[in-house]
Amino acid sequence: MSQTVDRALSILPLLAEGPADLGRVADRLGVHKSTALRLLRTLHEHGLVYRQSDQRYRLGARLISLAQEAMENLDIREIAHPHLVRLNEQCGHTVHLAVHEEDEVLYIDKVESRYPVRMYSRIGKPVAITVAAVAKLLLADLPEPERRARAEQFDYPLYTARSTPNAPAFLRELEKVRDQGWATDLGGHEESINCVGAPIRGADGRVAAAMSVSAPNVVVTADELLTLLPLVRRTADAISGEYSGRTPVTDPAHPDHRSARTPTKDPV
Amino acid sequence: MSQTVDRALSILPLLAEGPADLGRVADRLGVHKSTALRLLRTLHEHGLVYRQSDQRYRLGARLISLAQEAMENLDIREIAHPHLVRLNEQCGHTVHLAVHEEDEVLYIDKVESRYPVRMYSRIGKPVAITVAAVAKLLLADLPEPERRARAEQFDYPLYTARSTPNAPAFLRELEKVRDQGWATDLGGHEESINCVGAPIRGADGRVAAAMSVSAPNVVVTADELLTLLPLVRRTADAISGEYSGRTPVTDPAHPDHRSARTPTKDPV
DNA sequence: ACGTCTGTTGCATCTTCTGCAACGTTCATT
DNA sequence: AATGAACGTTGCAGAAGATGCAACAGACGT
Repeated sequence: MSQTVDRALSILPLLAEGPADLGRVADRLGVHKSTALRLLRTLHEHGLVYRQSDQRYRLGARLISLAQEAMENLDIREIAHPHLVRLNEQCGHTVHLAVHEEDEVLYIDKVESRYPVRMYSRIGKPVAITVAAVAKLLLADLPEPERRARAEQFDYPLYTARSTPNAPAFLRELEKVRDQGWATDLGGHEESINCVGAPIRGADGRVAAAMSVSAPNVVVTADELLTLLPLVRRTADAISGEYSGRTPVTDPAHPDHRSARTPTKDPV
Repeated sequence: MSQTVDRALSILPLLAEGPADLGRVADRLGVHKSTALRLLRTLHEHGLVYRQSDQRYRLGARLISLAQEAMENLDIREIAHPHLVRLNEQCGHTVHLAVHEEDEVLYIDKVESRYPVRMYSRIGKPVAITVAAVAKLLLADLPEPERRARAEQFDYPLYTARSTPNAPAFLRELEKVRDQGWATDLGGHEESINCVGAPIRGADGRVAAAMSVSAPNVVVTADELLTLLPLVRRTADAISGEYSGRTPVTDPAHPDHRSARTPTKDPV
């Protein structure tokens, strides 16, 4: 809507690919160098972009701290965290929490597996939207026309032989997930990794987040993982209850559950 | 430098305080509602801002994934991580890695304590710049005039009785840190928490990052923590060596050490 | 010492952003 | 049920600010 801002913001994903110099940025934006310079300077003043010693630009630290604050504003995260930890204590596997926003699904919390062999993942990373259990859960809740629209604009990369191959298959899978109230990813992303997930619902009954337990084949088989399903669902339901119930949030700052984790003020 | 972009970017820290509606944003920016609307729309298109169901705006998920990518581009982080883990295995305490950028010092990696009593901190959170051991290490390396300039524009919040009280004291402390090549924070931020840190240097000999070990009083006394100093310094030096040495980075994508942690492609 | 490459500045032009005022909705009030 | 307020949204004319150009400066390698 605003050309200047639009151009400036386009620089960010560009730099996310790696550091770039002025000329490169100008080229990619399709503008004159002097224009790119001014945009970069503005981004720099706000700390979103950093100029490293070789003069090239890369994403700045302010971006990281902003993202940090963004996550701390997510109520679901605060509420869910202790439940995720407890679940991890019970089963020992990696536990993820994810939300859906625009056309991304991303992990917003994670409790590491206590087994030596762990899967790789990172908070903030967008998930493989066509195969991940949490993605299926979140998309399955969308109204039918939107679900269809989304499904059709996705790519369907074949990570493994068991990846969802195309839109019709994906829509069928969503239908199934919607009916049964839980989802799996059995080697659809990484051959050797399986997940079981369940939805977390808000007060309006819509799916607000999704959680999953993941474990590599070498630790437990898919069948063994599936025996955890009741536990996962109970946990998800517990979070749903707390999230949709009278959330004890005194709005602007949430001193209650925040102080629960950090006894004094603004923690290190 | 560019007014429009400047205004748009000012919205981000504003929303970091918590969700806000259009009127509020316009007020805080000092512009007309329609102007604010256009800016927000542009931010929205880029996913940096999200519109929640009550129509209020908050920071968007794209911000989180961008920050993620920003961190993954930091070579020091990749290199340091295994060393941090090893140090944690040896001493059991919380290990932090921090860098300095513009006027912030922030944690970019962390390995959790293996003791039940843990300190609270989070990757991406700016540190208390006047007291944290890592902050002292990073600032101590700046050229004298800049150090002085920075020191004078800081606030000196008295977190505890042992917090650095003012600029002269801080400058003296930096001098000391610079000479001895390591730093501490003994209850300067949280009464009961102590830290010991050491600098990580790049090929040019300048301090590129800093690491520290933190532990609460109830686990080990300050004196006991100080006995870890040689270990911490050895670790920092090992990282320095690897970082300043011939870093095996085939630039654009870093397939080498990335693939070391994730056997196949783009992990979950 | 020369040439090339990259970043930087000042300026005139014109695109694009801004604020206004009017409209459409939604929600609370009477 | 009707009225009013508050908020978000749109089109438009004027004005302010962004753009590209061309010329300069500085670094680097030859």
